[in-house]
Amino acid sequence: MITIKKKIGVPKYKQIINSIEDAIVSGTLKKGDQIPSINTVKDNNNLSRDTVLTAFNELKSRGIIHSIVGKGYYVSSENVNVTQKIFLLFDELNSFKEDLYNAFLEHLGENIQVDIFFHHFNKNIFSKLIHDNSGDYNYYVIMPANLKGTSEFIALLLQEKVYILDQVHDDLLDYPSIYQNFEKDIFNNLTNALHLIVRYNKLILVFSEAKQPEGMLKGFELFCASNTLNFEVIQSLKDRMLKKGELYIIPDDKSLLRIIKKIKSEELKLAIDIGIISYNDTLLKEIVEGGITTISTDFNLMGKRLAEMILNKEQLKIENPNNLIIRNSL
Amino acid sequence: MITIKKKIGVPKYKQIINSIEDAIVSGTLKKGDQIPSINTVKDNNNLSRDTVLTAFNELKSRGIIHSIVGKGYYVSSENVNVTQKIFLLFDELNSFKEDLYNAFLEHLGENIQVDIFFHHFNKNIFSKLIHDNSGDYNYYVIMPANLKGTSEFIALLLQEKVYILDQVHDDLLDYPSIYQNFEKDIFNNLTNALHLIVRYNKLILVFSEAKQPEGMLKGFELFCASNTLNFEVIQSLKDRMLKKGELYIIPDDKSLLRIIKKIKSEELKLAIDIGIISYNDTLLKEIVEGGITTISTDFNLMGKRLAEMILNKEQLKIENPNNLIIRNSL
DNA sequence: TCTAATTTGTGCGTATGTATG
DNA sequence: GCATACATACGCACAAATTAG
Repeated sequence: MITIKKKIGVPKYKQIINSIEDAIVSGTLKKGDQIPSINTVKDNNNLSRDTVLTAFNELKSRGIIHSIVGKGYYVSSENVNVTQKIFLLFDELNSFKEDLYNAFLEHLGENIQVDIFFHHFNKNIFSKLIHDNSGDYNYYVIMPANLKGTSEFIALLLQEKVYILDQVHDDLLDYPSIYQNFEKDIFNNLTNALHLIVRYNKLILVFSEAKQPEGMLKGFELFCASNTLNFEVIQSLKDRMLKKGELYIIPDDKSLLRIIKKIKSEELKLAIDIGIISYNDTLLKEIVEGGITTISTDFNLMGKRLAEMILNKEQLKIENPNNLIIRNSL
Repeated sequence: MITIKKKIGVPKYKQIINSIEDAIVSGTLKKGDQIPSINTVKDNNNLSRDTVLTAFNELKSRGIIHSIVGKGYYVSSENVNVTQKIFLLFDELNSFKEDLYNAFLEHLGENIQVDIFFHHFNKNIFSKLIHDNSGDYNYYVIMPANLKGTSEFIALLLQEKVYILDQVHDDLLDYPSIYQNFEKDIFNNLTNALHLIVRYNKLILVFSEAKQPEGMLKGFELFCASNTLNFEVIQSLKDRMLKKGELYIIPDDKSLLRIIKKIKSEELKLAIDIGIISYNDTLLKEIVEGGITTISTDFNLMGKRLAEMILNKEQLKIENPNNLIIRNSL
């Protein structure tokens, strides 16, 4: 029941405390149960008697166990109140994370601490963060984004503590996850809007290989091919000349701002001369220019389900729903 | 393992650091390994205890080793490249932080790791985060927001490592800071827009005591009093009936969305029937409803100056500029 | 009742990190 | 760089209470 690892840098007495807390949380120990005696623990783990005593004393002062002289130690409360810690590794800080993070926190409830880190699409940083924080958290929620080959780092963590978020690459299929099916989502939602899309001559996807997922590109190309539509993929809107009849699909908000300013300065008409579909819905898109049509996953739901999955210790693979919201930009 | 050469021109404590870094790079030391104690190193190399301590402290603040009182020092990271670590404590995650954080990172340059934490306006969480991370970072950047009485916790940290961001309460005046002068800013910028404001009958500030700074309220009331303007302070726009001739000053974006939807559903005209000034500028406000007038500090500049102040080891108190951007909502 | 074994409780010593002058 | 006081971690020895035989 009690396992002590040497050379781990965690004090032995704390390892004893953690072992007993875990046993209580998992139900192995229940209220009234006698726990192994100081000498038993000492002998089984080659510890000093005092080390075990220190641990038991702390548990006693916290009201979790009590002692009877000459008899032994007994569990007096199952209310361990261990503050769980969750390691949350995002790609970068942007406004889409706001809803996701807040929904996650809200549904986790009290006594759970969530620490956020960002890998900035940098594999070295990713590796370092996993490495440095390995073993320090109860759960690891990881958004690899389009960083590939991360499984070798994630393998350092205990399998049952890891959850993958948003993009799941082929080498991460063994982990529970809540993911977007980018290829399917963009294909289906563009198909849902086909009646509006056919009014345009050409579809342009503004796609940054560094930050946007591959599936988005694939789904887009598949949709255009299936419907024999004229299309183009560009990296940036800088120096782009807008032409009447073009429909832009725009995953990032800086490009969205840029194209709307261009449309205005060139006195084009939104949804007549130029169409816009924006990826990832945010608050203000509902009212920008009378409403921007968006294709977006439900980040609130994603955060909520993630919290539920962790609280219920479920190991599922959940596809997060994606919706087309038709507004006036199309 | 640790070798010290005299008369080499390299400070002894740096030689210790280099020796340990080399041992980690070569694989002699791995994560979790215990390194020789201060006394051992001191005795084996005829050094002062302080010299060894200086070296170990630097390694600790760089996150390479950590210490356990009464036990010893342990290797916590094998990544020797990160030269500095910064602890960044925000109030909550929202989109204003995006610019600030990204500008901060960009101007810090490589090899500096920034870890973000959030206190969510909760003093217990604030205290715990400071406590848990005390001594582990080279610099601590703290945004107390409107949490008061935080100085007792911040005092745990080394004075010269602390920077205060955004709101500086009376008990934090000793620390270097980059702050907003909310009272002055809102007063001055409303005064700058006075010629547009006088067209309205009444000014309404949507003010949440929990999240918005006091100075904002004071400055607003002072402005209204100075100009003998009719005004009101409300907590939320829920159940609010809009009346023609009202000017709303709105610090949060959910309320902004709500009022614009109300204006539309009641067929009022923005900037004619109802005016809006929004606090904190974000990308999309430039194009929402033809442009929302904003009063906002320059978060990019705030991040940039913060990075410069830390890199140059300056201990200044800088008031971050605040601008009125007049657009079509006023 | 006595004895031995087991168990909790207490005191003291050593090693280590921390803080201060 | 040195000296000192202090907190924490760990270990050993012994006392006191309980239990089994």
